[in-house]
Amino acid sequence: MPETKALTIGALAARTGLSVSAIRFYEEKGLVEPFRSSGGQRRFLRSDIRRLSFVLIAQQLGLTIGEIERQLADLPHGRTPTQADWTRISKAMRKVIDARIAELERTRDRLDGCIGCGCLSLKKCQLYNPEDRIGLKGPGPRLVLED
Amino acid sequence: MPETKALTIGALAARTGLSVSAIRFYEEKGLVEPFRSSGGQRRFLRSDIRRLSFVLIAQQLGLTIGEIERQLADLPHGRTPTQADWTRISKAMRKVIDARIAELERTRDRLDGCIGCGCLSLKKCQLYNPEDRIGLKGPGPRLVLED
DNA sequence: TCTTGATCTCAACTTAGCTTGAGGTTGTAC
DNA sequence: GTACAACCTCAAGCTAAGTTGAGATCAAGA
Repeated sequence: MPETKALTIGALAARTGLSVSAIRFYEEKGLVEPFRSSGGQRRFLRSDIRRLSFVLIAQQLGLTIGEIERQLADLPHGRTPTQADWTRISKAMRKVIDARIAELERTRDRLDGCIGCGCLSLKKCQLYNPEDRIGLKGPGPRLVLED
Repeated sequence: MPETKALTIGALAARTGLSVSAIRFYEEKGLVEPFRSSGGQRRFLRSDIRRLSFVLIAQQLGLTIGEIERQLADLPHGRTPTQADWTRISKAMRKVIDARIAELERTRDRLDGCIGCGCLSLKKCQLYNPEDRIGLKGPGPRLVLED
């Protein structure tokens, strides 16, 4: 049964479109856990193709590696994820998307209120909301759009 | 007329909620162009409060400094931006938001097609679209959501 | 005048998400 | 049995958007 054979990192890269270095990086971050050949080279399961596909999809949604890792944490390495696994994750991602869309729509509505008024003054403009920026983690302004 | 007096960097920081270091950074990036006091300290125009307010708003929309700089490039330093200036920029920003929302809705629709099917295989899944990632600028996967 | 807070410059550090390079080993095809 | 691509580790570099710190100078009130 050739379809159960392990994949080299290069083969996995070819299958996913990721670079070899990115896959190694993801291993470091705990997204995949390859075993090793007798000579020390990485060997991946076929189910890792799916794991990494998920990583790519989740990145398109703007999830950070850490957030993706948390989603994948419950997915067992070594067994092909079940349909229920993906359903659970897909639903979680849908919530993320919905929230992000809602946030953008709110911004758009506020912007509409500003078009033509030229009010961009700190006192009056609803778009500029200093409270939004207070208590942001880390250095400097962060994209509110990112979660 | 006290309202025409120039602002120190600290005063501008207080008015905008930005840090002093961020304002210096923005100057370096060309977003503001303060003149200097006889002793070499920065002096800002009152219109710079608006410029920086705009920077904050645009950042909430996810624009990079470079993109913001391009928007502001046409706005003269030294004269208070007109209502027409802001209207033009506001409309441009609305397009950005609309595009971003549309992109997310597309992703959501594709995700809906996947919920329950557990199909995350490279061959079949509509969510995973390798072509989307080809030719992305810079190193590694980028958020498709960002522009 | 003196002192003190605000400012100055310049360099180094931060986080995320990787890439690139150096120098060395593995595995496989001929 | 040897060549050579693919793999290994580890360190350093990259971009964005700033922050932090050192050491020096400016400005303004008492």
